[in-house]
Amino acid sequence: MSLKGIFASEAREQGKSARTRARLMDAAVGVFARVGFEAASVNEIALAADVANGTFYLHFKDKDEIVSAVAFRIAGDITRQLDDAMSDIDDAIERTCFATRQFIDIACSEPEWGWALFRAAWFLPELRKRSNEYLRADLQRGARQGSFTVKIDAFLVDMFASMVLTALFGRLSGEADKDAGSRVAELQLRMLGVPGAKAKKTAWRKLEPLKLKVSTALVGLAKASE
Amino acid sequence: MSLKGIFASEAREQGKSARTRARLMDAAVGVFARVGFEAASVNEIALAADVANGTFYLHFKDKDEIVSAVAFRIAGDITRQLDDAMSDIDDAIERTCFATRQFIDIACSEPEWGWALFRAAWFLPELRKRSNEYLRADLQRGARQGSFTVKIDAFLVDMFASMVLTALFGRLSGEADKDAGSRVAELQLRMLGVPGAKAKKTAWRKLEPLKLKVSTALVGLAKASE
Amino acid sequence: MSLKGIFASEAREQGKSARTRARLMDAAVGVFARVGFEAASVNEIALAADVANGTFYLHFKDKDEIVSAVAFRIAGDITRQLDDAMSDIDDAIERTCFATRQFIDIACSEPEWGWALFRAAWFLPELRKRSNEYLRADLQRGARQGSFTVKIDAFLVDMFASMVLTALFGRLSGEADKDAGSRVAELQLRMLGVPGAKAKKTAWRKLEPLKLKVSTALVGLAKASE
Amino acid sequence: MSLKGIFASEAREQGKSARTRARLMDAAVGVFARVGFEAASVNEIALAADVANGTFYLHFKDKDEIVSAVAFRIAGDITRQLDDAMSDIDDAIERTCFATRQFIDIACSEPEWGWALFRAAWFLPELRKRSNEYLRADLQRGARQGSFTVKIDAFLVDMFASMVLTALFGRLSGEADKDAGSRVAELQLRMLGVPGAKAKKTAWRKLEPLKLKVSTALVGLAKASE
DNA sequence: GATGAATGAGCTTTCATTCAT
DNA sequence: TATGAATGAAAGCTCATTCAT
Repeated sequence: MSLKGIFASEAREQGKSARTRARLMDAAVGVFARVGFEAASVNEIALAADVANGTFYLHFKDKDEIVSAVAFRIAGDITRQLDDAMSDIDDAIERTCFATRQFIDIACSEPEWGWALFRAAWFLPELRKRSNEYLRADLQRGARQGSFTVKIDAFLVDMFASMVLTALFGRLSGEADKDAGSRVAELQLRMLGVPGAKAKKTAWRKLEPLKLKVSTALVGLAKASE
Repeated sequence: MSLKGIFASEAREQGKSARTRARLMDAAVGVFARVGFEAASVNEIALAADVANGTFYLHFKDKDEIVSAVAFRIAGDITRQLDDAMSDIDDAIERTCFATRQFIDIACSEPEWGWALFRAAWFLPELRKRSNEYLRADLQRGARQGSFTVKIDAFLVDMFASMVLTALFGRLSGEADKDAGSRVAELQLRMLGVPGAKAKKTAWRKLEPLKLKVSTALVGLAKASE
Repeated sequence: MSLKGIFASEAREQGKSARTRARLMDAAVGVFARVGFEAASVNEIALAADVANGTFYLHFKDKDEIVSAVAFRIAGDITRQLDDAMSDIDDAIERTCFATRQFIDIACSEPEWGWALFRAAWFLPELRKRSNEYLRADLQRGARQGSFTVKIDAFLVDMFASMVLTALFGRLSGEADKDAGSRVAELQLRMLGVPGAKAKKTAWRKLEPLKLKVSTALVGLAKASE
Repeated sequence: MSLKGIFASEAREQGKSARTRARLMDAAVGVFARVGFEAASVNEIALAADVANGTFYLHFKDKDEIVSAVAFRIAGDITRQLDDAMSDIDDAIERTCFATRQFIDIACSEPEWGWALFRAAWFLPELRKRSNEYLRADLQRGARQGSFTVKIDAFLVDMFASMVLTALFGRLSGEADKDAGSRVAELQLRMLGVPGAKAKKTAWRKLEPLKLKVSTALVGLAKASE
């Protein structure tokens, strides 16, 4: 099943207002993916959502607000799903590998979301900051477990995150193939000080692909973050 | 000496037209650095260059063209300078380290150029592609010399480049300190398979800072690429 | 007792519809006073009245209609009250003095009403016309009594009215002090031909302040005038 | 000769920019007179001036700016002309009479200007303030000369000004006839304490009508006041 | 080459009004 | 009656681009 209009479909059972808001967010994802945040116009989003332009402002204060809403919503959904899936993994090497690979896979499973997310990462410092906290937790866990031999700080986390995003970009743009997740995960482990053999083994182990699931639970959160 | 207006100063001995073009490019660098490419307006650039807005179009077809011209020019200058400075270094480990560290230092020595370059990297795929060729050459040299144990291809080069840019961003935004160059170089070497001790030693060795020198040689090239 | 919401409180014993209408009018007075008629938005009025914006149109055909309703209502209430209070005064000099001074006092006692009234005077020619009829009656009485030596016609009445409004404006804006009523009354009497000494004596005599009382009697009238 | 487009005609010998600016101001006067300042739209002004809407913003920052420019320009022109014409009149009674009557005549000779001025008086406190200074000077002169027996202060000046404006309104709206100037002047003199006979004689004396003359000298002044 | 006024499409945003519920 | 989401026209303003001088 395609995820096109997923916000709308999950809002089907909610009020009319929620449905329109969802339609706008769905439309916005598409527009953002296509032209980026800066070039996206409110009119275009409204048109894509098949509502009058004035309607947009009933649901969002301005363009920035829908950018935030969409980006935090997507990031939140993916993060939460990953977090759930990793709850029973203790080893930091496994965790970072898993997170990197699955994140890329999920984000690529719905390319528009992937693009929106990629663009948001550079556009919304707050989003990057928040996402990095998850990464940092696992990286520090690895340091505690003695697996990683480099200093874990904001700089390292940024470096780690940029590698993930670059791999995501490669996948989305078609330059990189399906291996991208494993390749970047292996490179990350090496960078962190994991021996090459171990890095390779962990990074290339077969992985059950996750299916992006979207919840309504984070709507409030997304709203709060605007 | 400050580099403000360096295009103009080097064009002093050329024709009036070349000088005006140079003034526009100098002005554009400043505007791009301040507000980014999308938000930069032609009027603002012309104003900053102290020429009439109509004059802009005598020298550049449209806004995109000056973006390219400026970005390729800056990237070209830095690349060429680095290339020159590295001409007598044979060892790939030394070369990659040197290039990463000096690139960051140079780009930060003139923050406006640094920002313009950083932004251009995401804006102009062609620029990224061209710059990556230089990186690839050294990485492949390392593979041939047996120093690097990972596969060198476009994906790896992208990863390598994204680390450099992320470090540059950290420096420009003030989040990272002066060590950024050494830190990222060390991480890169580890990633490439260089043993940790060796990586650390090479990446942190004291380095003579380069002074950004700008040439007119690439103007034609920049034009050709538009 | 504050007059805030006075329309609503007097409508308490009427039907629900009448109460909602009253709430809207109360809210409108506040909004008009704050931002003027043109800048007042229906949404803002409805919000202030705590009803849905659609509800507005069940009670008023459009924005102009509530402007009229409010203005005529306020003007009518004040006029009627003044009329009552003056029913036993025969002398025209006393009457005009009394009316001018008390009108200003009353309108200032509830500044929001005062502002709304002031603005309405320029906005609704019909309102001015109707109010002027009261003034004219007293001015003609003065002519009959031989107190005023100028010709009483529309022009003179307009002049007389504009002086009252200007004094009201001064009071509301804080530029004029409590004496404004007496001062303008004295000037008016001089203008009408009353000897200076007599004018001064009458205009400055101590006056029992009136308390604004609002009735529902004019609602129908207000409606009719729309 | 009609004064339609007088800004434009006087700018005929200036640069293109000045001519366009003049065209916009001419157009604005007409629009303001017709619908008032608030309801006037920039598009409508531009359309009336037969220029593109974007052109408007080359000459005025926003709507407020052209309102100021037009109002101060008109007020300045009339004031200066009156001032010149009155330079050899010493007697305050004569001066106030002359100013009131001629002001009304001039403002009515070009009704659009008159309306714009009338509306501006309520819209631009600064304009009122500045104009009142002229009135005050003559009123104080009258007090010094022993002609006026009332206290001259801001309140009195406001009252005086409101009478002039009300008379102007009467003339412009067609409610008052040609006598309006004399009538209001007579009323003003009475109000100020001038004996009725003297007031009548002065106010109704035959007067050579002034022809509105527009100068370019005040353009700078108008600009400065924006 | 250089100027800078002019253009007009297109953007964000507001708001009176309608209408399905 | 009441609701409140939706509408769409119209406002203010920006800006890449053109063109007469």
